[in-house]
Amino acid sequence: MSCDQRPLAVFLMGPTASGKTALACELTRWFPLELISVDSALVYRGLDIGSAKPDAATLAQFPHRLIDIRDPSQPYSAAEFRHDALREMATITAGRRIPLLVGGTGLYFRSLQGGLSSLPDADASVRAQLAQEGRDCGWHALHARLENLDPVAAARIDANDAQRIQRALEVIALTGKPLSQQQSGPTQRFGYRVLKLALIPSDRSVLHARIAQRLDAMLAEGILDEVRKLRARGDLHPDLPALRAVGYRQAWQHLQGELDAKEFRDRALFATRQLAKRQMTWLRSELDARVLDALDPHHPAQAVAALRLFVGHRPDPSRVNNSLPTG
RNA sequence: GGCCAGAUAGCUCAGUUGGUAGAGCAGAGGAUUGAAAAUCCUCGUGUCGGCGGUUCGAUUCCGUCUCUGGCCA
Repeated sequence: MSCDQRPLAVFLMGPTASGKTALACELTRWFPLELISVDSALVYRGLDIGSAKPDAATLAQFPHRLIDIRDPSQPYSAAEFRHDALREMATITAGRRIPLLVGGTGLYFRSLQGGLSSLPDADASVRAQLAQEGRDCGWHALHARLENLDPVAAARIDANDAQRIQRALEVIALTGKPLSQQQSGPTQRFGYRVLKLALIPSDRSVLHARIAQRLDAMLAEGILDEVRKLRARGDLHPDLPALRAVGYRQAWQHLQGELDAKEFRDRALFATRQLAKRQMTWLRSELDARVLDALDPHHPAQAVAALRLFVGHRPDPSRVNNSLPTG
């Protein structure tokens, strides 16, 4: 029993190829859940095969919100995700159902729950200007400038981290105030009581094998044709966030003639493993998450049990799926 | 069979005018506030192919053997 009156929400987090989608779909059979995707690549229309987006049949049966909401030419952001996710969560809650947020983008989960300071959105012209200066003068020079304007931020940001130097200078240009002064805002309590599930494979080598298997499946399904279509549009370029995604960046380079077929596969494989590793680094800092071993065949039953306790009532018997133990 | 070039970290290689070696990639750990599947930081002992020889000391020089390329028969 809890006196916490906040509505419920479930987070299902895990690295790529850990089986999040299958588990999320399974859980919807047992509980009054509605799915929200927490994935910075699935938001883009036309990035299907290479992003391991659930297929049309799966999405028809198990609708996911925040998938295919963006054209690849239009960058998405953590702040937009937070806004969109809160809106969807409110809608689901209003319908007396529980949002299940499933995905692998650690920053999106953290921004959603922890909130973001009120900072200006990205400004394309300011960024273009700073990028040009970075190329002309070198990023160390811009880092030195940041040291004058915002020593606190400069101390936190490595002199080689062009992306963060650019953002810090962008915020100063847009607001006239140091980034570090604006980041220390009071964080208000999240509006939902959250159950966090972290789906993590206990054996890294098995994850690596799954990643390789899935990459070969993507190649067979035509990831290159998918990227050819994107290239054929003519308005996309490889610096867009959508096309920097794992697999797409390497496919683009291959079609550009910069990588041969073997290098393309190798580099896509490496990039995917590195992504999984970074995703697990995020998860290790989620100290209040219930960890499930993706390699344990009982993990769905364990997830169901955890949900039961959290939701506080037994699942609707008419929805019981016989393939799972009821304990 | 002869000649030549190689053999050094999981992979591709650099290097040591003789004092037991270091890059890139891979891998591991970490950071992460409007690009986050992004961006960045940290981590390098390995019979320097085997066996002999010269030397105070050999991965380095010499001999020999094995293997891999290439060329000539």
